[in-house]
Amino acid sequence: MQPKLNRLLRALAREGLEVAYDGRLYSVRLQGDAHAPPAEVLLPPDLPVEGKAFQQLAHLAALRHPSGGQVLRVRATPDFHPGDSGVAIGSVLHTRGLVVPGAIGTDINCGMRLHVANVSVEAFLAKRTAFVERMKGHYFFGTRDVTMGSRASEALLRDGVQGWLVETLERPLGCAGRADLAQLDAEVARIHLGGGLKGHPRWAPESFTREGLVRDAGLATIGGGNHFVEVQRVEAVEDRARAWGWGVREGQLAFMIHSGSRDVGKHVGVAWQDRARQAWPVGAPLPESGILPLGDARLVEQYLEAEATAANYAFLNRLLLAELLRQTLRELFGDVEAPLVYDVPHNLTLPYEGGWLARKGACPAGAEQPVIIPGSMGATSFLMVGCGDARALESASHGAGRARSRFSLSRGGADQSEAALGLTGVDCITLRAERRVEEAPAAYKPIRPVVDAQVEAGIVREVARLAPLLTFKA
DNA sequence: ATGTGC
Repeated sequence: MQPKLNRLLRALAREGLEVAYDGRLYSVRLQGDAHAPPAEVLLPPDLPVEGKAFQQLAHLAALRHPSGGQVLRVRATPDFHPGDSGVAIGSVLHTRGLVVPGAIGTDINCGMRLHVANVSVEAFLAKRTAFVERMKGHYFFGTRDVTMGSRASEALLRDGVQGWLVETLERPLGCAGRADLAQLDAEVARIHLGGGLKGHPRWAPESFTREGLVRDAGLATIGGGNHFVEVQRVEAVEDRARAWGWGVREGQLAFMIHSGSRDVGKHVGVAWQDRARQAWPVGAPLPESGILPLGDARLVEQYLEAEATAANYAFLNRLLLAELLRQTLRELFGDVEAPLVYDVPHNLTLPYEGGWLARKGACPAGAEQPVIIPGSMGATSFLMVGCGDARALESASHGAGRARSRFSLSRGGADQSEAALGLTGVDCITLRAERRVEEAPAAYKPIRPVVDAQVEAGIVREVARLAPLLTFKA
């Protein structure tokens, strides 16, 4: 074991955590709480970890509901780090009889989407300036207001992108023409869960559905933080047969989208974290972690429907971002084909083994499923395939993990030179210079050890690597 | 994560 980690774990033991390890798999539990399952995390060698993240993990595992709901297992991904709501980013939570709104938070159905395109890298780079100008002209600065009719919006919120498409085929709108809609219809099969869960418009913000229009809610915008749109090059293919089957070839141009449910997820997440507080049984001691589960069956059902509503919105948000990018390529390069490889959520509660599995910043990694692990700005991204590892709760990391807070980099007196931030050679278009600093490569851990640890543990296998050419951040 | 914080 690494000396630094050893010191950290000793400190955690003094703070009331039982700590054990077996190879690279570490487990923690609150001392004296024999009923709680241990919380496990796989750690790559020589990467910084924060004690607070371990604390959050142990408290999550210790959670139970007075009505009998329980936590069955907690597992964290190798990129886990402390989260604001008391739940570490990278936590995977298996429960029965309870769900935890704070274990998803506000970034509901944050996820990844990958397309490849039959434009050569050379041709693309030759028109880079024109491409950037067109991109600035619409969604990524939020200047393009995407609206839709009441039937399409209601169908979207109830059923996801398939419902939206059915209504949209009757009344084409805004950014999509009829020919494009036929392709979108064919691509629904490449969206995890078919791009839809059972939701209901009643959970969307009131302003969102007013006058039967969906507007001013950030539809087809990237969002902040680690979210991005990136043009990439497939720099290496490791599993040729699988990559071929997925339409991915070495040297291809590709684009990747990391975005979520924007204001709709925030609305649902905030409302339900409050609701969980209100619904906590009178007289029952509050968990010291501040993490509050829902245990009443009816409330659980309602929360999941609200979460699904925001998730449906996120699926469409990523779809529209991709559609705008695909159209921009067509404007510049003619009849471009840019098929979807896969779209996968990494912030969602889903049914699992008779209970629920909440992934907070963790990518589903079921057997044979495409897994998309983005690198941070300037870093390689990975297309992998899941191995269905039950010990890891069929989950992989959703990135490299943040190493430094936004504040510590932007205003914490850090060296803001290009070299110190790791920005040398990075081509990034942002709305504000501040973003480049907050999300600079120096803000994140290296992705390679995080990926390697998961390959060695049998959680995922590598299919292809993608190198960034041009990154857009809000 | 969030038209935002430290």
